[in-house]
Parts: sequence; C-alpha cells; structure tokens
Amino acid sequence: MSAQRFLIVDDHALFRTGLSMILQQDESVAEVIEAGSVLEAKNLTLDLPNLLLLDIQMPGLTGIEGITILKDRFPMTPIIMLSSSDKPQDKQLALAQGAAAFLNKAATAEEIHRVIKQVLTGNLVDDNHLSKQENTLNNKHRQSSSMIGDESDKKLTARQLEVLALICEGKSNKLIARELNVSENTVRGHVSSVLSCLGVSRRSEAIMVAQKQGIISY
Amino acid sequence: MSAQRFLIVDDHALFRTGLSMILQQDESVAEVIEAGSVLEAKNLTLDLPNLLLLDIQMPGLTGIEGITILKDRFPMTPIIMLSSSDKPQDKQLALAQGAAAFLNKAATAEEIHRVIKQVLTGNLVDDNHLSKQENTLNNKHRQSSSMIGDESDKKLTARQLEVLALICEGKSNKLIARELNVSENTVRGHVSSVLSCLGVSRRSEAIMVAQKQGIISY
DNA sequence: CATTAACTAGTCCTTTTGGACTAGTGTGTT
DNA sequence: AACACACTAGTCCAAAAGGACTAGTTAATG
Repeated sequence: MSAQRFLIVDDHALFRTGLSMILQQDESVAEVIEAGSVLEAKNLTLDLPNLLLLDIQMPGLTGIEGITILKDRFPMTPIIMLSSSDKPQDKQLALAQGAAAFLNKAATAEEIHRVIKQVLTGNLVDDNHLSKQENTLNNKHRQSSSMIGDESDKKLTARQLEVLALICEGKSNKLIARELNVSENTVRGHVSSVLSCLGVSRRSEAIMVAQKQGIISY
Repeated sequence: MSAQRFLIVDDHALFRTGLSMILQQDESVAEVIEAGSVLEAKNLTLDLPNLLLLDIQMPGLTGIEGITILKDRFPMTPIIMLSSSDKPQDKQLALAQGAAAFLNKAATAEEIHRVIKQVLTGNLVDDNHLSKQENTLNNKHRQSSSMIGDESDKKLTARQLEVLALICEGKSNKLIARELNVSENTVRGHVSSVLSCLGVSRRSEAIMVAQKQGIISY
C-alpha cells in the first residue's frame, strides 16, 4: 500500500486544503487532488484514485446523488462520505448508495486516518447490512414525499443526474449538449427521461422538485 | 507585525486543523489556538490573541451571538467571521455586531491571507455601509458582497417579485396568468422585465439567481 | 448467445418562451 | 397640468422546449 492518490470533493476550498494537508501527513500519500463539485470531479482527466472523500452538503449536486455519478466515473474507488451533520438518515442513505464509510467533519485527524486505513484495507465500515438495505433504502429514499400517489419514482441514472444538475444551473439544452459533448437531441432525450422520472413537465418544475427531494441544493 | 497569535473557533476539528495549517504557512504566525465552541474559547486562559476567526454555524451558541461574548473576553482582538453560506443577512448581522470581516469557507487560502492582512493592518472589510440600515431593508443587499463582482441588480417591483416567485414554483406563463388574473401577454411582460433585471435570459437561470441572492427561498 | 438497459442520434410536430415593439390606464409626484 | 412609472394588453417573430416516435451502439447480465 504505497503511492496512494486521494481525491477530495468539497465546495469549501478552505476545507479541502486543510483536509489535504492532514492527509499528506501520511507518507504513503503521494498525491491529493481537489475538486469543488461532483461534476468538476467527474470531468477530471486522471487515473482511478485510490480513495475518494466526498462532502454531502454542496451547492448543485449533493454528495448523496454524487455517489452515483462518481461510482460510475471511478468504479473501483471506495468513497468516504463527509458531513457536517450527524443525521442518521444521511449516513444510511450514503451507505445504501454505496459509500464505504461515513465521517463527521467534527472528527479528529486521528479518526480520519483510522477510517481511511480501514477502508483501504478492505474493511468497509458498516458494510455488514448493505445487501439487505440496498432495496429497502432505495425505496425509502424518496418515499418521504410520496404520501400521495407518486408512482414515477425510479432513481435517476448517472447521466440523468448530470443533466439534471445542468438544468438546475439554468443551462439550455444546447449548452448542456456542448458541455457533455453529445448532440442536442441526446440531451432532449435525457431531459425527457428526467422530467418523466420526476413526474413533471417543465424544466423549471424539475428544478423545484429536485430541490425538495434533496437531489440538488444551493 | 510579528509573532502573531490567532484563535480559531469552529466546531469541526477537521476544519480547525486545516485552517490552522493554512495560517501557519505564514511565518509571522507564531501560534494558532483552537476552540470547539464560543464558551470553550471564552474560558481559555491566554493573553489577547491578535486575531479571532469565528464560525457562524455552531451547535450551541452561534457565532453571531458569540461575537458579543468574545469581544467582551478579548476586547482588542478583531474578529473575522467564517460562514458556509453567502447569506447576505448573515454577513450584515456579523458586521453589525462588530465583526471586522466576513469570509466564506469556499474562499481560497490566498483570499484568506489577503483578508487577514487587511484586517490586521486596520482596514476593516466592508464597514462602509454599516450605518445605512434604513436603506438595506428596502434596497438591495448585494453591494456588500462585492468581492465577487455581480453586475445587474436593479430592484424588482412587487408584481415582478410575485411573478418571479411563481416562476420559481415551476409555473408556466399560462398558469401564472390564471393565478394573477391577468392575460398571458402581461405575464410575458413581467417575465421579460424580471429576466432583464436579473441579467439572465432563461427562466431556469432566473430561478438559480433568485435563490443565490436569497430573493426566494424554499 | 440472447436479453436488457442505457446512451446515443435523429425526425416531426406542437407548445412555450422570450425579445422587440406599440399603447392604453391608472397612480402618484412635482 | 405635466411627468414618470407600473401595470395592463396586444402583435410579430424567432428560438427553445417538449412529446412521440424510430433506431443504432455499447455494456452488463443471465
């Protein structure tokens, strides 16, 4: 276990720099890359990092939904979720989505090093009941707002989340297409899927729903 | 300006450590003391620090209220407020309570060093408009956050705000017209004004800007 | 190997949106 | 009275968005 490369995703540059320095206290850490958002991390051109540290609360795509995208981009990389709060549902959601561990930002440097070591040696924190929860939690995820009949509740794919994030940034289909290097028609397809998944018919409605459901935040 | 001693008050150990390391990049910094809460900071037995960095969001006493306590405990020490959000009311409150400056945690290490230098040399950041409280209610609250330049900021009329709110709820022009008992053409006029006031060209962009500026909230 | 799902790309068509206009009606203000 | 301003309503037009399709490619899965 040497020449480790870590990737930090957090919107606070201050926090990133600080965490980066803490990580580099370990001499086995060769490189710490920083990204200010999920999409920025996704667009980095680099080989698979050994570990990904992902903040939950970020403007734009939240860390929870970011897991989907970043697991798609960096398939073999374990993800440690970082959060300012200790909300148990956050932790459950993160682990259900496939995070390897959950760390509160109030943790000390020692705790962080300990958890990282655990994750890197293959001991997923709280992985003992992941398989059972995979289904139940994914349902529970959005059932919070589905008291009334809300059957359009499939979860969005990584690409759809990406498109949704850009919609929420106010981008037009044309701009999204340029940004994703696909045709505008393709974007339309994704937008269409997103709208139908969210059960709405306008992108501005989608923005509202995405916020209410915690998919994106400001 | 040598042998500086700084005091950080923040509930996140990780953040404290990181910020401390950033501060110590400056060789004039002799010591960085950390405290996890306002009361912990207050009960420290130490001489007056040269600078106090205080987080706004903390369990227990918030930073805003903490200013009063810490200015009493460390009378001559300037206070830089730290916040995760850019909420203008937070910033105004902090400055009104006597903070010397306001820093977003998304700031880079360079920005931090710059602001600290400004504060230590006596140039209070943004203290120029503290006295005009009567305008700040009606008028725009954005001139304060001029660190990141934002341009078009005429104020919206009541009707325009109403329309903007409905836009942000995802309503179409037709629905808005029905809700306000006016013609769709009228709504178009208002939407057009709103877009131009916000300096955007799409309603989804307007939603984003409206949220960032705190014009509407969820 | 077959199947499925996701991503891609396209067409055709309708509705919506937004910009650039003109203009009438109140409501204040000077 | 004159003026400014907000709100109202309209037209014309171009661009954008969205629905309903078909279809090829790729990756994963059984």
